[in-house]
Amino acid sequence: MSTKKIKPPKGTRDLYPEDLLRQQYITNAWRDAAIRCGFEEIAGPTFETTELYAVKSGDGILGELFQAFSGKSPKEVERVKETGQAEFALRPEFTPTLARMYAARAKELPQPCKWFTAGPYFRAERPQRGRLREFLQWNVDAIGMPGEDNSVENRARMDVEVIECMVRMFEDLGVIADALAIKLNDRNAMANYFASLGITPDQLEDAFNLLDRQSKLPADALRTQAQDANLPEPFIAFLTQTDTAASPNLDGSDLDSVCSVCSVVNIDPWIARDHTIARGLAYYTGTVFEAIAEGERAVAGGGRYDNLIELFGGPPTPACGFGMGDVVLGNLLDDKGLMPTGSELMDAVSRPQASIRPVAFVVPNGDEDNEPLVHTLVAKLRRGIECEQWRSRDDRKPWDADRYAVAPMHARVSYKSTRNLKKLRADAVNQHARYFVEIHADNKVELTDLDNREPITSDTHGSFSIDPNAENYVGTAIATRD
RNA sequence: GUGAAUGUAGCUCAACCGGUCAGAGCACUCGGGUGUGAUCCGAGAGGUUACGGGUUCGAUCCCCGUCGUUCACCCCA
Repeated sequence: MSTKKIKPPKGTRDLYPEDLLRQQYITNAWRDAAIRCGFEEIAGPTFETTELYAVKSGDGILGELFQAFSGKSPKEVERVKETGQAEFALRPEFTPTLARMYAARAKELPQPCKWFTAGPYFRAERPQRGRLREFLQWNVDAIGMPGEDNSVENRARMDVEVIECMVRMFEDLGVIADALAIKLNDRNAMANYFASLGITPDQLEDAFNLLDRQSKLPADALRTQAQDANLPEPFIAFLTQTDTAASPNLDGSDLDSVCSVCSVVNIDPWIARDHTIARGLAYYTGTVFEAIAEGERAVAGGGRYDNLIELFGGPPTPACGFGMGDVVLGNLLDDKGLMPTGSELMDAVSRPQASIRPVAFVVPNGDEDNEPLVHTLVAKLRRGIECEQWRSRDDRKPWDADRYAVAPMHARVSYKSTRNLKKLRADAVNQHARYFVEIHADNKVELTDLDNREPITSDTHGSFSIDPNAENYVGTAIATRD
């Protein structure tokens, strides 16, 4: 009998107890943030028919599939030998599965449909820093629009829903806005700008590809590639300029709306417009974004893909989402000293996760002026309030048990356009929320326990406040009831 | 798929120009000491220097090949 050592396949990881805890620390943060932000977890198969990836994927993806077949029938084996194509492939990404799953039930699903998933993916690439052949990825997507209304406001709102979820996750892990930027761009706006530089619609894909590589390639290489693709001189001049001040003016695009919604949920310090963000994929249609930390490849990337669901046989449905891998995020946490070890790691992983059941359901009382306050408050509830004592400590760590005065919680809003409080309350009950939070004038908040349908009052003030610094802050009231 | 670097004990690394160079620290085992599981002392175990060829009187060191790892390119779903 041979005693030859069998090694793990290239680009895979053997996770011993502490390694697995480190990975769970990350996946717990993913789940926690997504749940708090009102996304529901789904899962799909880890292998799919190869056909699924042929629908939309570029040439790049097909060459990097791990293929699979049963080998049961000689005919099948023969076909694989002949065509080099097996019937199945280990999934290299989630989006086709998501589109397939959504399309299959599109008619019965809510609008918008907010889903997340975390699991293993496989790509037959040469491993390098931040990139393995098997890795975990977190996908967060918002499919469809409130009231099926694809307006600029709703697009911005849903874009920010997914971006906010990412930020809440970073915050929880102790990543700060100084260390990581979420760079935003808008493909439509860029396409318009490119048109003004003489780019024709059929040159757009080449133009975006070169834009994507702008920061990686020297100017002369960009020039030759652009010339090879027969792109117009004004575009080449734009591409090869070193003066970033001469960036295109994208004011008036959807980005304005996206940025203003970001301010409402207090994630604007993380956001930076960057007209060089393109994303390689052809299917992005509007907003695109990447989370960039210095010294790492993109930590996350995503954007709006408004005609992909249709491509997979569903009704035309706008959608937006992002993916984040565990490898680069792990590198980032290690580099920044944000990964606990030993007992601290064990404690952190042992902590209970966010309530799957919505805890707070926040609505305006019918006054239009209060509506932005809804989103600001929901963001605060999802973010949690760190206690002063922890903040003032020099050796504070994000996983400290005493970090939060008010722990981050699962908070939702209604996507119904009605201002009828009865209907909003019905929506809250329908979503199985625990507490109903009505925002009234002067930052006052009324709170109802939906389990026993009884109003809750503050002993000291009667009503509650949306102000986290107030002693009758509604978040404190909810957090201390359990 | 392309290019580069690298491979010495379980881990992190030494070994000047090819000539007592196969070593140290940590970890491990045994023992001593000690008023906690910390610190200290002694001993031990552990390597076909990734593998296979070649050059040489002699190779961890030079050359070729294979394999592995890492980094970058391609690509980024």
